[in-house]
Amino acid sequence: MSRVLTHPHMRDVTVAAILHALSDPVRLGIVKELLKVRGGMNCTETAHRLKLPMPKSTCSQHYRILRECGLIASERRGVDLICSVRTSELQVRFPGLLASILASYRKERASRVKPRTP
Amino acid sequence: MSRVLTHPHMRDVTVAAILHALSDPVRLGIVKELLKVRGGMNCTETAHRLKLPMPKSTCSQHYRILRECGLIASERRGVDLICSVRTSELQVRFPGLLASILASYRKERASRVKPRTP
DNA sequence: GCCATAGTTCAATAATATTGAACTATAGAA
DNA sequence: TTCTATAGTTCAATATTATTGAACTATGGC
Repeated sequence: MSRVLTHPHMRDVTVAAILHALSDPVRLGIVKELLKVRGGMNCTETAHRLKLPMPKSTCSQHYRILRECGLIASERRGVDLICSVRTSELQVRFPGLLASILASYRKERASRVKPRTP
Repeated sequence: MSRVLTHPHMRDVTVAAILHALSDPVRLGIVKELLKVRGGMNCTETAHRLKLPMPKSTCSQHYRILRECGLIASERRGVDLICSVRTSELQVRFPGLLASILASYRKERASRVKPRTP
């Protein structure tokens, strides 16, 4: 029998857990990757795209943390678990938070990646 | 001889370190308390106001983390170390990030603290 | 000099995170 | 229905990170 995939209700989602989740580069990468596609993506696909240099157990734990903190939802489709960011729900619970964090990460990256001297 | 109190240059400040720092309730409390006063506050005063239930060594480590991630600056005035949030510098480096995080924490708190039934 | 206050450092311990191995879940083929 | 393959989870061992008491440094006043 299939266990039900549970996700926290948005009223139980905390800022601390979200910040903690997104302070890890791997989890940030996963969230950014999930946001790129419409309709979600399975874990293996995400891991493959990001070339995550870690075993699937670690990867699974990162997904668990993202799920438990309320950032992503996982839905089973056949053999796959399709994950997606709970964007609109998060926007209601904490308006602008995710966008602001992602914007700051983009700004940081832009300041880090300098054009090479020719 | 006095060691120089060093703080990271803003160009070296990372989003990950800031999120990690602010995902801890004690450090969040410190930052919020520091923002309440103009001109900064020393560590003991902050700890006293927050009634931090921890030894000063732990408190000192939290301040170190806040300093090293670029969130606060410490300046010696006599026997005290006066701490303050690097608000304007942070606003230049990551516009809106701190404000957005604090706003979300406020919203979370508002949703948690319900009026009692009479 | 001595004493008091403010904070840091360090090494031991406590708590979290990572991982390999064994497991469950689903689908399709034999 | 059993066998095989793919996708992911769980668990217990290990590695990393956080907390803390004790000893330390720093500054100012007596």
